[in-house]
Amino acid sequence: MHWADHTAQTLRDRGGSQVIASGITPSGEFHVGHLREILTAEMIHRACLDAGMDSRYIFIVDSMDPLRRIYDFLAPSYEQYIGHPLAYIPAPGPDGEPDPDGGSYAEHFLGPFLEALREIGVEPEVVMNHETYESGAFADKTHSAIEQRDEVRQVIEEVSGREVPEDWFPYNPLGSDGSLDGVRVTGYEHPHVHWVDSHGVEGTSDIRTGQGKLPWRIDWAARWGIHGITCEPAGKDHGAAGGSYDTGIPICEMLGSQPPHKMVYEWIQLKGMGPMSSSTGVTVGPMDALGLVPPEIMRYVIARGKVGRHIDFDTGPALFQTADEYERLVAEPPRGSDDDLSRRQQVARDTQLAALRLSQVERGSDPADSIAGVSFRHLAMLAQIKSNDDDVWDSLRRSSHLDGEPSDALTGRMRRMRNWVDGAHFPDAAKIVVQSSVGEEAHANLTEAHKEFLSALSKALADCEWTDAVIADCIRATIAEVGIGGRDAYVALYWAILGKHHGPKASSLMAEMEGEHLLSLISET
RNA sequence: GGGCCUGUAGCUUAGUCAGGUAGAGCGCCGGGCUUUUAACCCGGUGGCCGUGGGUUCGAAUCCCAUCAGGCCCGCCA
Repeated sequence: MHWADHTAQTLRDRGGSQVIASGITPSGEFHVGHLREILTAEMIHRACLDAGMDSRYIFIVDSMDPLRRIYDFLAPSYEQYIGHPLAYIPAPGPDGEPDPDGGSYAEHFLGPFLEALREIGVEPEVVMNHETYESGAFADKTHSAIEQRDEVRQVIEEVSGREVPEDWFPYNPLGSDGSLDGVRVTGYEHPHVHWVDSHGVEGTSDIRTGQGKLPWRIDWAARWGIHGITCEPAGKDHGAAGGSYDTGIPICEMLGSQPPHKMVYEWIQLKGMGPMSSSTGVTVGPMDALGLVPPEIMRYVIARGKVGRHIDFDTGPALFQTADEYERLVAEPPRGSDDDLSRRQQVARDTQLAALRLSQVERGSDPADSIAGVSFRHLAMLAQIKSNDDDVWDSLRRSSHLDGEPSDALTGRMRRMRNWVDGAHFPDAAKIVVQSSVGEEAHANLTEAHKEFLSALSKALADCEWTDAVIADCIRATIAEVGIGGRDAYVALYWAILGKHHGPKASSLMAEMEGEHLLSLISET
């Protein structure tokens, strides 16, 4: 059984309606790991829905988290905001300086993030954590945590093996300058926390407002109860023994709620093109990745793997493999009745079908629609030899891959394909490079029969209409005339034009070439 | 120091929880396709299941040890 379906079963046994959650800090750096976080949770949510269960998927934005440091894209002036919640500081402008008209820092990065998620079919209920604080929803849990301060401390020390400082307090107030750093709690009278900040200023925070927040390990445990979260997949940093998941579970119970089903996923990494991307300086953000990779393939990468298994997401040659695999699965979904299959085959069949189902951008849609009738490889070829999209659609109509106007799925695929083909990640081996002159290797591989054919072809092409179809006819006629094997004829052409023994449809390729150059190549032999 | 994940064919991997003769896809090789959408079809090659022990009638699977890679234990998924 697929992990998402299996988790849904486990949650069903827990009973009640499900709330699946993800949480991400909008510090600005949106990376592929976030995609795994989001998709793992969202697929479980879908699996619950598919199983006929009640389920919601919420995305908690850690907007109350403070700015930790000055990232590369931030101006030094952000120094003044370190320690301030991301919801309450200004977004950076294009120059990295705080932009007074740019809205909040958290919102600024959230917008494009949500847009990217929509592209891969994820539309969560968004919860801004700072609003939850402002609404007072954290107040009861906060009070409870403060009351049980020693017990909470004990859990953290025992489970994490870490020593908690003497002046530790399970609530972190905002100081007089709006920073969470360096504020020391001096007393508590429900619902007020008294403090003195790093400037020596004394003040009071009301736990029913956004005047402070819970430390991470408690915040997480508290929100599980507040939102009724039943499952929140977490990265292995949180899932490690003694990590925040392990402290969160008992703390959640101490605060009077049932903790969610623990689930820990391994990391995903973007493996750039061939050589080490660090040395070439080529890196890929997930936004870039989504600009290259069809959304259903992105989902498939997550859906086909196991949660506990490390994923190297390769935007180089392996992308062809992944796309091939996906397309094969769509074209020939595993079939067979239980009677005909071994137990193992049944499991493989069900897992693959589920992976395919969960890879669809739109839940419940036909996987065949995602491919839009054209293979990824074929599109890669067309994107290289046809510079104009309309010519691509024409070509597809002639080859009866397309009827009428291209679908959104197809134009989307084409847009991303062009990004890929034109970018640094596209594998050299897949590049169609027309030779400037016939190379040595090509010469060595051409037989007399080959040369005879090419010579005849160059004459035939000399005054032929320069379209795909006419060129194709011309090639066929020449093959018949010379009496060469069809395979051999094309091999000769590919050697002369590309310096390889195979290639994309020859006539399409030739029609895109300049006639004179083509003739010089094939007559050169 | 403590902990987690992974190691099966050239590559990607299924099978490990409930032990019973190692499955698949890709690649590769051969053949076919009256003749190229890097296609398609058929056949074939290929694995002391990281290593060493143990338990067992029987171990990829359970136990112990060990090696290798990745990672966490600083609020980076």
